[in-house]
Amino acid sequence: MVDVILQAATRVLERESLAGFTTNRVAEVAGISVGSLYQYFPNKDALVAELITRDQQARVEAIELLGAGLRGLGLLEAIEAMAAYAVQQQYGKPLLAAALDHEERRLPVRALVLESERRIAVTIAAWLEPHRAQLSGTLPPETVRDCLTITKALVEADMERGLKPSANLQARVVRALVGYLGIAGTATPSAARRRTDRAR
Amino acid sequence: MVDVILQAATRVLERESLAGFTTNRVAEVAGISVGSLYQYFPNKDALVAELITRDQQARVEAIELLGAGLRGLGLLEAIEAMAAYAVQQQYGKPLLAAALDHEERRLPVRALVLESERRIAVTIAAWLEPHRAQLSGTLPPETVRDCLTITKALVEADMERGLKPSANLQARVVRALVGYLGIAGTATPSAARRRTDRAR
DNA sequence: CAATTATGCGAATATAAGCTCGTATTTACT
DNA sequence: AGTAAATACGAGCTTATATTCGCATAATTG
Repeated sequence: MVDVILQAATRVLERESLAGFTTNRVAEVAGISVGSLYQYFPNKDALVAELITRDQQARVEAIELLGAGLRGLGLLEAIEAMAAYAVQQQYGKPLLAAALDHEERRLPVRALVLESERRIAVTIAAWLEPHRAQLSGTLPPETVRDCLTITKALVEADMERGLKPSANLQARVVRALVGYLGIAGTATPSAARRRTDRAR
Repeated sequence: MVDVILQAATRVLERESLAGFTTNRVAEVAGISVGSLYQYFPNKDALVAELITRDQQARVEAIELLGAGLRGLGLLEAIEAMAAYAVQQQYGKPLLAAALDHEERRLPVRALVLESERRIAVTIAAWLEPHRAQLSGTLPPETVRDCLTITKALVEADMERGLKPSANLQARVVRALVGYLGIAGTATPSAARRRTDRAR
């Protein structure tokens, strides 16, 4: 039952954002009554908090999985893979992502969100470590967090300009990350790939 | 009277964010009655829309002014100045900025906002033009917009971690911008400044 | 000064949304 | 089957907030 409610809540948020997100509507979409909803969640905020919790969990797991899959790749290929993942991820459910993002600031889930972010940062830092030699020598301690911030912001800004990602969005994200990380010897990612291709 | 109302609205948003932003509260803070408020604004949305309009105008003017002041400076100094401005600007009224940002998506002010962003982009592009030689040769057309997005995101993310900006926030913004723009020959901004200082 | 218009007022109204609670239905157990 | 406990229901209560409207006060005009 809890799952049915959460799925309905997710669907409502996806389709109508926070504006249409009412307990009655969620119950309706779930095919149950409001009373039943309140049997499983003490109030609306608790429902949203649970959505956030599960969303964070899923995100952490997805990134840890992605991190594992990246181990074999070179620095640049991996960054491109992460950029691609970020683009595809955010464009999937734009209203849902925006709504949860907003509610995270209002509800008492700060600790949970910070912990998720920490785990994601650790995962990425661990993956970045072996490539240290190729990075700028003077990276600030906030490096990973900044990279995540930049990626998210570029994708979100692009989303506001249309339903589908711009053709060059991924390339621009890569450019921003490569630039921030101070990766030497790669004027542009595409130039680097051309070089690689020729060498094969 | 309109000004009194708008000032009160601004103050309420600054202090209590959208949650406490009610027409009655605005009237109370303005020292007038709700009835008078509705004599000058057909509804709440119109009031918010007007706030957004004026905010955008002020921002455009501030940036155009800043752009003019930057003309003499070198590329790196100017970027540092803009980063400093962005930090100081956003930290000024965090709740207000966040609230307006949110409402811009809901209200019919898209055209206005896009026009403001366009003018800002033009201003910065014009200023960047003379330094073209020092930039990466393969900049995407969205370059300026991306730089603004990145700057805003880094500052906003930092704001969530405390009331005052991190000591190295400005440096990190500069790093991100310099990296994205592919500015050659500057390992880090501080290193560049040290070099400059010695040369004098 | 009177008359008319404009401006200001705030209690009252309309609406929407979260939530409750008495009743109905299903499930579990003997 | 009979009974009790658990679950589900949804009409209606409560509260919050945008908005109205009839009246009061001030400004303007002739």
